[in-house]
Amino acid sequence: MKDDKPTSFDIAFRAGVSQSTVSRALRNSPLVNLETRLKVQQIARELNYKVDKNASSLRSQQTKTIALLLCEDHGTGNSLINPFFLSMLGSITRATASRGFDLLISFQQFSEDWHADYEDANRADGIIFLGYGDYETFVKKLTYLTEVGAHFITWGPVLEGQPGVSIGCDNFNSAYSAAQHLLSLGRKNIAFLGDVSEHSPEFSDRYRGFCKALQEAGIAVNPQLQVAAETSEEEGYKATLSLLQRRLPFDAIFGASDLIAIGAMKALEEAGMHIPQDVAVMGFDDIPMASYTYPPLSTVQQDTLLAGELLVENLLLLVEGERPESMLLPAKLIVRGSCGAKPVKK
Amino acid sequence: MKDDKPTSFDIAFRAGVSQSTVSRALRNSPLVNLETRLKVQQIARELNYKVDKNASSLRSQQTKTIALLLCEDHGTGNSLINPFFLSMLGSITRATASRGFDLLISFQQFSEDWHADYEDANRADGIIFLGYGDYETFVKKLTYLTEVGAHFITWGPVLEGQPGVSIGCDNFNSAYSAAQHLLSLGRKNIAFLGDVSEHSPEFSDRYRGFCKALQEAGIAVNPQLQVAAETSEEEGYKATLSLLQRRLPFDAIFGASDLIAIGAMKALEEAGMHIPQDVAVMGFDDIPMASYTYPPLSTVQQDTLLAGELLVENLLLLVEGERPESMLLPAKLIVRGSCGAKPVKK
DNA sequence: TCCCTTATTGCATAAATATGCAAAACAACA
DNA sequence: TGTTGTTTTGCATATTTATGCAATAAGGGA
Repeated sequence: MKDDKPTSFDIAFRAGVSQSTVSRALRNSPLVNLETRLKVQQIARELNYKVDKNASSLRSQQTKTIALLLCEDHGTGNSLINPFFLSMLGSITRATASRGFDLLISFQQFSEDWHADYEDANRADGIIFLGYGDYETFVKKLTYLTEVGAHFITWGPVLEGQPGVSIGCDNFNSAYSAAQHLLSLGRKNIAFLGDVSEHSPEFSDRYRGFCKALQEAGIAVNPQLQVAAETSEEEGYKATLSLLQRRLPFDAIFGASDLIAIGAMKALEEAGMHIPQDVAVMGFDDIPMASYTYPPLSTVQQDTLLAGELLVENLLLLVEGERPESMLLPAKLIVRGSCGAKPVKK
Repeated sequence: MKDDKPTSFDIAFRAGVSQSTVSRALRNSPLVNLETRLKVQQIARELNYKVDKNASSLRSQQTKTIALLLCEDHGTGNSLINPFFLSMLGSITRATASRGFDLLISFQQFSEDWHADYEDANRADGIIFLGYGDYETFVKKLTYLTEVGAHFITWGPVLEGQPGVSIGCDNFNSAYSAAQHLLSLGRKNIAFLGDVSEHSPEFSDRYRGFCKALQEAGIAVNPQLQVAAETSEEEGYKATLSLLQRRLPFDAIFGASDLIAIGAMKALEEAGMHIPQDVAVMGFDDIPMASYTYPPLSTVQQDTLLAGELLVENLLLLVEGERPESMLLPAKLIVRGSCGAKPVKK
């Protein structure tokens, strides 16, 4: 139990200087004599003084806080969160902290006006968007945000004409390589699981990369081998069941995300099919779980560490009034057991 | 691009009332006439006015913000975060938002004085701790926090004499039931993977429950069948390898967490052992992944939704000066394929 | 000694809100 | 009409910090 919190005036009094000097000394301003500076800092430490965040933000009109909005894809309901976003969350947290910023987090998709909620309310200097519900409505919101001069950056699709600055994975080329890999292993009838409508531009990009690889290999793309799925194990599972019902021959499955691929593996195994002997499986994301499936999932690894770092860095540039470019990050093919490239004991 | 943000004075001017009235009207105070209240709220909406969070917090001396500190268990290094904590994070976010509170999140274990960092700095009204590095040093910190009158609540072990209010899972009884289940399926030589030292009181509780079940079944506990492991797939994997090297017969593995169990499954499968025919596997937590392993993992389900809700609710009680009790939450045995209770196709 | 420059400090204020207290408005009642 | 009580409003101020500007001190050159 302590007395009232000390204020900068208390420090000033003990140090025999003015409050202004204390304020400056604590921010290590060269305007104040080094000796006094150290003295003030010393006293502040002794009294366990901390600058009041609200007063500071109010006066300086910057919050030193970033808001992270996780817009979960609608389907996912109450409980689970895309683990890929979560590893991103980890790196974003670190990147924010290392710059002395706080991170405010919210999963809401409810709000009508994020700008008002966060920037106008002086809660955050900028916003990071992770994920989006429906792409079209998302773009509308981004347009509005741009109009009102909000500071934000998005992770996800990087499309021509999309408002604001975005960072995303090079989905097209990464999927292209991954598909090429499957083809190089002799797979001919490769199914693709994932929504490829305009609502999911990232999955669409992956699908286009996939198609390009097939075409280059002289294989016609069979639309019957593409099944829509949002990114969850359950959707991957269901999509695979639906694929099986079509009774078309297939020797590989390319999941638009690891979650989908993992759901697919479950369905395949329940159907008595062997992975990778009967069906090779490829995922996308490289979530931590991917290396612990059986067989371990071959996939495309996104560099979440770099991504988080870049998101934060560029958002702060935006806040400072600069205009960073959108960018695509390369991804890396990770070959494990599920695609059949390596021998699997069984 | 908008002009300057409107303040409560702007609203007051347009509504022809004083700033005080605006402040009260927006908080829906019965002190102001219903008619004026609606009028003011209407104008505020039209001007897209939002109460300045900093000014508000500064004046009222409460931030309407909760800090969530994720103290990752030391080993885990840079990348991954315990998915169990993450589903907790989800429910905490929801619980906080539904009460009109913001959630500040941090993974740091660095800070020396959380109280100062969050409460003294007026960043948050209270703190939720998720996880802890080393239990002993954790307790020391909690003791200090109690002394300085911080408002906090912890998720994790609920032990006699532990400072502050805690909410946790009834590890002892849950593990007891789970072990009983394995025994009821005829398993006799059950290995336990998990650190059972005083550094991990939760795992220790689970181990004690496990031991009790064995003893009641007339089976002597073989310490050779217990292998230390922190909660990660990798540690579970390694622990299993180490167990295999001991060349002791065992027909079941009880992982102190799902991650450990999943790592164990990988090791078992690589060793050519069949689950559950040769070895039954039981986990603890019921992370989303658990139902997508092959075979699906039998485990103990913690009610993260309820837990998050309770953590937030009780923390807010604390903030309001009440003294809620620590509590243990019951958990539920989830029987899937890995323990051999259900037939598994193969 | 006086003036000018540079380094250091303090004064005064603004940032936007919430709230105790007093005042006004209004109705009711004698 | 005066008194009392209730409802509604406004005044004044406190919350804590950061910073423009003025003031002071110190140092150096003429």
